[in-house]
Amino acid sequence: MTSSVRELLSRYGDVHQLFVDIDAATRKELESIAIAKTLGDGKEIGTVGEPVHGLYLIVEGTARVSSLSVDGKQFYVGTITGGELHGLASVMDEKPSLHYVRVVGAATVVVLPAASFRNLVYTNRQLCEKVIQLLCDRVRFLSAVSDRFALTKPLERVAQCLADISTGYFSTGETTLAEAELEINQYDLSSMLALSRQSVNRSLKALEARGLVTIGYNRIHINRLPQLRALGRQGVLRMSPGQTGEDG
Amino acid sequence: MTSSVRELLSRYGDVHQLFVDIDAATRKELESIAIAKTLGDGKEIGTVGEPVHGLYLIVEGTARVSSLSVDGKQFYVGTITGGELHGLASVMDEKPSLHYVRVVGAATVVVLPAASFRNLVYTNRQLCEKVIQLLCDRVRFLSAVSDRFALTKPLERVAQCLADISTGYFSTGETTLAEAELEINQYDLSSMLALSRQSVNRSLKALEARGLVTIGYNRIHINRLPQLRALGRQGVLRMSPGQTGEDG
DNA sequence: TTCGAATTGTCAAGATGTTTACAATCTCAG
DNA sequence: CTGAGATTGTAAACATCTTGACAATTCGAA
Repeated sequence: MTSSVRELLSRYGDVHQLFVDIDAATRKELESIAIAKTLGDGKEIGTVGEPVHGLYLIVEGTARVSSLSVDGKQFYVGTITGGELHGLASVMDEKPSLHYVRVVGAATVVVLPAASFRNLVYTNRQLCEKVIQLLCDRVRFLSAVSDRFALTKPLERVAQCLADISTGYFSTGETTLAEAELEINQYDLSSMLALSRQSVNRSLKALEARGLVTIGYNRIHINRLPQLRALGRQGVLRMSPGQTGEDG
Repeated sequence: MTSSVRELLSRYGDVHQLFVDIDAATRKELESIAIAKTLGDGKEIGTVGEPVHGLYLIVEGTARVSSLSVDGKQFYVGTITGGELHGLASVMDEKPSLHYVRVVGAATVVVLPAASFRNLVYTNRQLCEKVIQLLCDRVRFLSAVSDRFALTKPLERVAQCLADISTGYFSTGETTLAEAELEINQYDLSSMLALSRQSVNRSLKALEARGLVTIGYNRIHINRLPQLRALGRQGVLRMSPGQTGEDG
C-alpha cells in the first residue's frame, strides 16, 4: 500500500505545488501518512456540511465540484483533475466541506488523513509555508470569482470566467499561455455564471465572432487568452484593424 | 511608541482573534514588532496591485474596503472597524493587495510589519495556527460571497447580503443574535450586490413590509436575522399567520 | 432655524435577460 | 451504420432590471 503511494507520488508528485521544492525527509513523512485509493464513478469525496476525511490529491481522473444553491439545486463550481487538491481548508480548520466533490468516471487519489496531515504541517516549517501559500492562493482565487460577478454584462462575465478556467482554476495562475482547450459544456458554464444557457451561448457566439474562442461539442477552445482576460477587465475590447476573425 | 502599542493592544487586544488565547511570550513578541499609528481621513492602507506594508489591525475608527471593477469604477466590499484586520493574505504570500482600503474619518491602527510578522508566524506554532485559521475563515467567507451571486433574485441577494454583514463580515461568524444595526447606505449596498440602487430599494421595501428589517437613513436595522438568512437560503420565505409587520 | 447636500422613495421608458419551444448537430453505444 | 440521448443554435414572448428623472426626506452646517 505504502509502496504504491510512493510510486504514485513520485510519478505525479511534482504535479502539485505541495510537493515541489520540499526536502526528501518531508516528502517521506508525507508518504508515510498517505493512503492511495482508487475511486469509482460517482464516489463523493466531499459533501457540503459534512467533515472531510482528509486532504485529497487527485492523481488520475477527474472530480466534479459543485455547490448548493437555493431550493437545493446544485451549481457547477469547477472540475479538479490530476495534480489538484480538495479539502485543504476543511482539513486545516476542521470544519465541514464547502463543496460537493464527486468522482467522474474513475479516479486514483492519494488521501492525507486530516489529523496526521495537520500534525505534519505544524511540525514542519516547509510544509507549513506551503499550506499557508496554498490558502492565500485560494483567497485570491475566490476574491477573483466574486469580483467577476461585478461584471454585469454577460459577455464580460463569460470572458472572465473562461480566462480564469484556462489559467487553472485551483492553481496559482501564473500561466502566460495564449491558448487553452476547456472541457466544459455551456450548461455548466451557465450554472457557474448565474446566467441562462441561452445567454451564455449568445456571449460565446459573440466571442467566437471576434476570434477569441472556438466553440466545440462539450469543449471550448481559447484562441487568445490575453485578449479574453482583457475583455473581462477593461469592458469592451476594441479590435485594432487587421486582427479580425482569423481563427483556425 | 512601543509602550503605546502595548497599551493599545492590551486595551483592545482581545477584540481580535489573533490575540485571543495566546501566551504572554507570544504576545510580547507581537508587541515588540508592532507599530502604532494614527491615520487621517482618506489615508490608504491598501491599494490594489501594490504590496502592503504590513498587517493592519484597526484599533479605533473605520476603514472602507473597495475593489476595482470594469472601467475603473470602484465597488464597495465592506467596512472594517475596531478589532478587524487587513492584509493577512498579502503579508503571508508577499503579493499585492486585493483591495483598496481607505480610512474614513480617522483611525488608530497597529501595524505588524510584513517581514517581521512572517518570521514570527513561522517560528511560533500558536501564531501559525492562528494565521492558518484566519486564512481558512477568509476562504469560507469568500466562498459564501460567491455563492450569494448564485441567488439571481434581488430580494434573496439583498437578504443574504444583509445577513452576512450582520453576522460580521470579516469574522468567523458564529453569532446567534437576532437583531443588528448596520451602518450602510443603499448605494453601497447596491454596489456590493451588482444591482441598481433602485432595485435594492425595492427589495429592502419588500423586506421591511415583512417586518424583517427597518430602513433608516444611512442605516438598516435587522429585526429578524434568522429569517433573513433563511430567505437567502431557501428562496421564498412563507410567513406563518400572525407574524406580519409588527416592526418598531 | 434655515439652507443645501446627501440619501431615500417612486415612476415610466427602454434595455436586457429568462423562459419556452423547437430545430440542428454531435457523440456513442449497439 | 443507425438511432437515441445529449448538447448546441435560435427565435419570440415575457419578465424584470436598469436608466433617467424628479420628489420627499434626513442630517449637518451655517
